[in-house]
Amino acid sequence: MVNIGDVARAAGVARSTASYALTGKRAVSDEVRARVRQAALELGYTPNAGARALATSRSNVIGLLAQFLPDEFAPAMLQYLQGVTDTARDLGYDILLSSDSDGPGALKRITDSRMVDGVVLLNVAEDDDRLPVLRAAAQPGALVGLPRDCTGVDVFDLDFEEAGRAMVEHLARLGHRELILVSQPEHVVERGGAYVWRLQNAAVQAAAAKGVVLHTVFGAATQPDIGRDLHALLDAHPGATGLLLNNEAAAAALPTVLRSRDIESPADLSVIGRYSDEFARTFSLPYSSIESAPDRLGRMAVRQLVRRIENQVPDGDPYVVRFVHPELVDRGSTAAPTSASRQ
Amino acid sequence: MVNIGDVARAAGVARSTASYALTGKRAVSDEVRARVRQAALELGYTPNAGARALATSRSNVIGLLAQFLPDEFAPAMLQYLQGVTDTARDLGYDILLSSDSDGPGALKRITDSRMVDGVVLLNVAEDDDRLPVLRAAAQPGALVGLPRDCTGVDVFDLDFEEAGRAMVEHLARLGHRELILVSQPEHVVERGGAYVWRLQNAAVQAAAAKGVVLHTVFGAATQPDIGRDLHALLDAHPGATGLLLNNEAAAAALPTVLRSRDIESPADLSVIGRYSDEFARTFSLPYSSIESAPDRLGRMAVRQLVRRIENQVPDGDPYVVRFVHPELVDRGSTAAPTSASRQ
DNA sequence: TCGACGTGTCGAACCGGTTCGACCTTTCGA
DNA sequence: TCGAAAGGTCGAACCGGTTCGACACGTCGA
Repeated sequence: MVNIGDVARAAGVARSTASYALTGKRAVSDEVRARVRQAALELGYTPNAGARALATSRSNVIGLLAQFLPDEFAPAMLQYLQGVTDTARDLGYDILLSSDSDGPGALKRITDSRMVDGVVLLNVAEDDDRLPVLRAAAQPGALVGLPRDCTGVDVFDLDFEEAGRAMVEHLARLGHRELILVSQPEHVVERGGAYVWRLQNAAVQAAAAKGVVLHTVFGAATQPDIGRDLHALLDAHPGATGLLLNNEAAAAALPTVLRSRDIESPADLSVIGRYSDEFARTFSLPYSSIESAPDRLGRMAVRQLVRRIENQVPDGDPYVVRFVHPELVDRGSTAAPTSASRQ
Repeated sequence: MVNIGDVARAAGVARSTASYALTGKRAVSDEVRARVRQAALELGYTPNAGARALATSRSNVIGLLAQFLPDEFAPAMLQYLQGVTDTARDLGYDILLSSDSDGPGALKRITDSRMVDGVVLLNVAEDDDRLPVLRAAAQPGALVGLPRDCTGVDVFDLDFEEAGRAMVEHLARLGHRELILVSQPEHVVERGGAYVWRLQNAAVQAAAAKGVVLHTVFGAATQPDIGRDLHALLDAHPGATGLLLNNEAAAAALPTVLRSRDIESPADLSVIGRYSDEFARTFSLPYSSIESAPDRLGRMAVRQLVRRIENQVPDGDPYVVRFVHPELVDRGSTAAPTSASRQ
């Protein structure tokens, strides 16, 4: 394998000069630079990543800690991955992907061994056990998901409170007086998915403020079950004219459920979900929804992480906790309730 | 950061001895080994990955080259990723994930810089432009997907020929005489997805041999379109009593289409798909299917790759081209055609 | 009693980059 | 005309591991 010594020899200069010519970290005469570049090209020289990492203590790799949970919806996860990998590549970084079920262990391994310059954590739980490890690490970290304690890390998440409020207020404004909110299953909450509560609590508050009845319920995350749950719900609350979904499986199952009950949306029932536009297209979902923007969150996390790695943080540089504003994508599934609604 | 010199000093031995004590590559007295281990533990020593890679020319990292194509179904892709990452971790390797749209460029970069010990290529096309780069690389590679030329690499794929035959013969055996096969869209084929042809050709041949009429058609890969395609198909071939799906979007859309046409499966129409069981569960699909086993293919590729990296290939060690036998998962969506079928 | 051998340890070299200080020209201003 | 400054190049050291050959010591057989 050709190394920088070979290049230097071919160009008739010292190794250090070849290095300076290629990295541009010191001034080099135009003539020498041209000779070195030419030699590197002809010999097909590529710097050895390990050697460079050793010398510079920089690997140009970002660690990505994901968890492929069975009740995590695949399309959303893939969008996170795509946002992260694409952005990293644009900024000159590669991605080391870990889906190890032992999150803290994997994180400790890759940071202590200096394989990565920084880390992005996905699926961050309220009391995530990877956080202590991350804080003890030498590298910076960016999170997607809001933990209880945000010190020492940059945090990005959808504004679930605002999402909950927006959903309720949108339907209240149209004149709805009885709504149902279907959340993720309870075990997601127990695992630390506080965002379920954040959305639900805000929705409950907004409903109270507007004088709207809101039934809340946890739905299943898997397919045959959630369909049954939806049927049971619609049976239990015949007066409800609006349905709010913070549960991707429920959104995917709803068209079938509504058709079999002969319910039309929005004529008989107004529906608002919370999922990504990509998700809506994949499943051909006709419901208006709060955009959850997984790719955008991944992109933001990587951007900030790289800024921190390269010390471009504006002086003072407090750690950020940034919420993405929930955008309502109107797909025409909401309308004012009619007297004929849901008889 | 604590390095092996610190550990050696704390244990009162030479650096080389500390290295031997920790790696076990030479005999060391029990007493010294214990002292070194103790020191390493107390100091919280973790070897520097870059330094180790430089010294051993081994990174313990496997490159994973995926392409997140818009018409690639997310659940299947995620299953590949999971199979690959889990298996790699079990065998002591980390995963460097690239979803770069410039596949050959990314591959060249990570192999030439010696960031990886080997590479897994997903979505391999018939004339994949990453293959020349891979063959020129110093590291071994394993493919998921069958290219025209398999020299120099290990190849794993579903046996699509057998899958096509099995689908047709299964329905022929039940007495069906007119079938429809819905394949992936034509641009998937043009991109090099030869597996579409492999399945279709085998199906056509099997149909001819059994004296069965087989209509073949390319369907869309996105949701509103494929539904329309399916309706058009069923209109065009009122005599068909069996439907074969080599198109995941079609499988996802079919329940809605059948319900709206009041067609029952298998009473009015027998259906066989080709997708993973995981996929079937996610979408709650009630159709029997040929298991496409993405996680298993990912696992096989990594296993063989690691064997090659570690030179455990059985002597002789020809490169392998291994096809996974298609298993038919019976979900009860096929039956003998009745006289009432599809009037 | 001596030499051969095996075991355990050490020092030094090496992997392939980067970076620091020194040195040599050349240029420019005083 | 001289000295300082600027520009360009070089050699050597360093990053943190691994690995090779040498060597000291104890054991065993002849």
